Amino acid sequence: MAETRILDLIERIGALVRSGVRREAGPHDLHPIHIQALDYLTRANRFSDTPAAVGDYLGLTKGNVSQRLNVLERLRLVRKLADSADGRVVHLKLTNAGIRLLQEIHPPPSWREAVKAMDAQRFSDLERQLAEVLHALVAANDFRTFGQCKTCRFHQRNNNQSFCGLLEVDLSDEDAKKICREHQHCLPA
Amino acid sequence: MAETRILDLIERIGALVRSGVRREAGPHDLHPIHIQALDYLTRANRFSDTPAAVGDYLGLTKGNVSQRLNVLERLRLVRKLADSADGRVVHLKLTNAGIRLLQEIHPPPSWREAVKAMDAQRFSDLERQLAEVLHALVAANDFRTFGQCKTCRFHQRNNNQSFCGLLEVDLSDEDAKKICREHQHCLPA
DNA sequence: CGATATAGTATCGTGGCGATACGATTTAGT
DNA sequence: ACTAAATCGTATCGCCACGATACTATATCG
Repeated sequence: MAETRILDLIERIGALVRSGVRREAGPHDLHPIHIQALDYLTRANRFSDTPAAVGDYLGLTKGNVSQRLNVLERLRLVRKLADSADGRVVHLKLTNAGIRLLQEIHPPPSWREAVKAMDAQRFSDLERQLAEVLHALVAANDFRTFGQCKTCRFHQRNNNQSFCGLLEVDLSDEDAKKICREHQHCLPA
Repeated sequence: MAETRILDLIERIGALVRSGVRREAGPHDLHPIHIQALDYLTRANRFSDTPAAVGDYLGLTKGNVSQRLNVLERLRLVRKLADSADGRVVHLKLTNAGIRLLQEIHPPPSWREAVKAMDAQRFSDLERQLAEVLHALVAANDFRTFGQCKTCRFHQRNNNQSFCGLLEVDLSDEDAKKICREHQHCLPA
């Protein structure tokens, strides 16, 4: 019983945030999904800034994601860059306009203030517990974790240089702080 | 920064649950919103089982809610009952089919198991904190709280009888445990 | 009784979303 | 090397959620 109550709370908060985003979306009437995609892209590392990764993260089909990205590209909020090594993949970068827009409207300003007024002490607890819930759900559904590189089982660090043992490439400190679609937790359970 | 991370976690979990509902929706392809409406109605007391209350709870316009309910009624998952006192209002009751459907698919079975496997000890903490977040957002946006009667500032209890001081009516124990659209927290801040 | 507010419905246009089919590139398998 | 299969992305289609607007009916207040 308690577990469904938690999922319900999460669903309801999510729904209200979404409707808030819709109301405060501003001039271009972007839907919540577009905002979430933009937000994800600011936090995805260079292996994870692709349409497929966006779809995995948000639980959308690739066809749908492709359409959403078309919208964002048409509005000049993201740019598509071809991958130099693999001709199939496309990298997505926010334009300055995209970054600015995201800062203005996500999350809806009034909500940001409301949450900010709460007891800051508890945030880390709450964040950790939510992450735990997410992880449990992800594990049960073969979804991807999308954690930071530095918490990944493939992450190595040699003389101040981060290294991904899965893809076998060096990582900038900046990349290691972003989230990765290949992320796997340390303990394989 | 931390506050946006929490909202993001909530949004993401919500999105994944929603896409899970969509995938496991079964024969009738009900959208997540329908399931949420059904779930809400099982928990709403007799003042809160109306189209308007559903809209408030889920952050939808009344026109939209009206359409969703038409779908649910056509599928014989809810029944509409006229209010005896106020000719404008309609009460919504789940049919047996509706109750059965909800038990089967909400939340998606695989998710239920995943969450159940987690540390049960922490659930109450998490639930309370999420409720706190929700309350903060609600307070900042003039939304409704939708809490249980027994936690409401209008709730009174005289010789084992619950009483609503706002609507000035007696409440069955059952009603007092359900959630109410008129709910207000005890401390007016 | 009229004026205003509230509950709900009907109708319309937009566009998110999944499903399907497809093209292009890469990788595996012999 | 050549083919087969897998992967990434796009294009097109149909469904229907969703908000906006306009409308009806009942309630409440003066």
